[in-house]
Amino acid sequence: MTVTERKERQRLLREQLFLDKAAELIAQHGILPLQMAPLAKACDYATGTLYQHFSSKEDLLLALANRNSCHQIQLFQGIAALPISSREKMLALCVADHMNQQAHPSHAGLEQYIFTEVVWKNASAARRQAIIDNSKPLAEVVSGIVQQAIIDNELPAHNCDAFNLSVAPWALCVGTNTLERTEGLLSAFGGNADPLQRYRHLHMLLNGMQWQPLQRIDDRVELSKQIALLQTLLEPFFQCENTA
Amino acid sequence: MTVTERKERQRLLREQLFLDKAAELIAQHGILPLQMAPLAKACDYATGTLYQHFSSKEDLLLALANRNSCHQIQLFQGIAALPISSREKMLALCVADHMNQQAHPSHAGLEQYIFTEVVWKNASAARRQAIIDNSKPLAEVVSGIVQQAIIDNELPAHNCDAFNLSVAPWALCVGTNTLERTEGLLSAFGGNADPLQRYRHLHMLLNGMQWQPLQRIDDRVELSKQIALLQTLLEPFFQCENTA
DNA sequence: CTCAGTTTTTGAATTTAATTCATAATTCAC
DNA sequence: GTGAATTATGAATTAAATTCAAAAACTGAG
Repeated sequence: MTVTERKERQRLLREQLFLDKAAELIAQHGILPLQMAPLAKACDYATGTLYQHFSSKEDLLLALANRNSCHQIQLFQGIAALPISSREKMLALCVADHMNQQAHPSHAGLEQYIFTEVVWKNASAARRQAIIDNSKPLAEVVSGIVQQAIIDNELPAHNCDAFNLSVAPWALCVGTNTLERTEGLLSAFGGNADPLQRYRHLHMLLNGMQWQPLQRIDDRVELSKQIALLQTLLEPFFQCENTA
Repeated sequence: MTVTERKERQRLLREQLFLDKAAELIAQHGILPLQMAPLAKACDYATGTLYQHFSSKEDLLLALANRNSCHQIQLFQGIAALPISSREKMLALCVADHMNQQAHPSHAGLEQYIFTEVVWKNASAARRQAIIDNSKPLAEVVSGIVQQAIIDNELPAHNCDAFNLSVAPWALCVGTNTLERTEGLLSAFGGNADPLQRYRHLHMLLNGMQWQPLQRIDDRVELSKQIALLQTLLEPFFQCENTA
C-alpha cells in the first residue's frame, strides 16, 4: 500500500505545517488572537481542511502542546543518561524545564491553558488520550531516576513507591511555574525575581526527602555555580530546537 | 448623600446576585456552558445590565474568583491565630486549601482558569488589580507565620526573607492541586489517589527547610491522625460558608 | 403634582469567530 | 478514459459575546 502510505505521509506533513504555523502565530501574538480561518489561510488551505485534522480549536491547541511535550521526552531521557548523580539528575530536570519555559514562553502558557477544564473538555477524546499517553514515558523517566536512587541507597523509600515520590518535585516545578507565570502576582509583593529561588526550594524538598548527598541551601554562590554548570551541560539539548 | 449611598448599596447587592447565580450555574454545569444572556435572564435582568457590572465575561469570572478568595483570607487569618505550632499552622493552611478544593471543586477550576493568559488579559485592569490586592493580605498571613517561626528559632532563615521562604510551600500546594485536578493524568499512572500524599510531600519540604519540630514521613498512621485532627480543628471555619 | 432633564435598563441588532456542508476538484480502480 | 469515491473548498450557518438606540425610571425645581 505505497499509495496509502504516501497519502498518510502527506497528511502528517500538512498537520505539522498547521501546527508549525499555529506555534509561530501564538509565539508572535499570543493564544488569544489565534483564529482558525486566518491560520488555514496562512497555510494556503481552506478552513474546512483544518477541521479535517482538528475537531476544534481546542483540539488543535492540545495537539500543539502535545508536540511540544514530545521534545521534553527526549530531553528528559537525555538527562537520565547523563553521567551525574541521581540528585543532580533531578535538579537537571527542573533546570531543563525552566530553560524550556524561558526559551518558549508561549509553550508554558499553552500548557497551562490546555489543562483547563474549558479547553480540555472541548478537545477530542483521542487527543486527550494522546497527551496522557505522552506523559507516561515522561513520568517513567522521572520515576526511573527516583527508583535508581532508592536502589543505590541515595534515597530512602519512605514507605512509598517511586512514582509517588517523583510527584513531589514535579508538583513543586509545576506550582513554581504557575506562580511565576502569573504576571504581576509574585512581583506585586516583595518577591523580586530571584531566578535561583526555585532551585533553592527544590533543594529544600530534596533534602527533606533525604536525597543524598544533602546540600546546603544558604550558599548562593555554590547554588549559582551548580545551576550554571547544569545549564551548560544541557545546552546541547536545546541546540536542535532551532531547526524545528 | 443618602440617595447616592442607597443606590450604591443596591448596585452592590445586584452585583452579588449576579455572582451568586454565576457561581451556582458554574457549580451545576461547569464553566464551559456559562453564558452571559442566560445568566442575566436567570437574575431577571437584561443582558446589558450585566455589562454595567462586568466589562466582559472574563471580567465576571475574575470577580467571582476574587470573591471566593476573600473567604480564604478570613480562613487563613483564623488559622494564623490558632494556638498551634508554626509548623502546624503551615500544614493547616494546606489542609484548609485542600478542604476548600473538595468543598468547592468549581472554585478550584475557576482559579486555574482565570490565571490563564487568555482569561486574565480579557478582564479589566481594575479587576486584575483587585485580585492582586487581595492576594497581598493572603501572602502576608503566610509570610507572617514564616517570620514568626524564624523569630522563634523554629526555622532557619536560610539567607532568605520570609516571603521567599513562604513561596515554597505555596508553590507545592498550587502544583499539587494542578496535577490532581488534571483529570486522568495522575490516575493514568500507578498514581492512585492517596489523599495523604500531598501532606507527606509538604512534610518533606518542611523538613528540608529545617522547620522544627521535624517529623517522620514514613508513618502513615501518625500523619493520618494529624491531618484528621487539623480537619476537625478547621471544621468551624467551613460552617459559615453554608449560609453564603 | 408635573415636567424637562438625567440616568438606568432593556433586549433586539450587531459583531466576531468557530464550525459546517453543499459543491467542486481530485484521485483512484478498472 | 470514465465513473465512483475521496478530499478540499470557502461561503453559509451558527453560537454567543457585546453594543446601543430607544424606553423606562428617576430626579429635583417650580
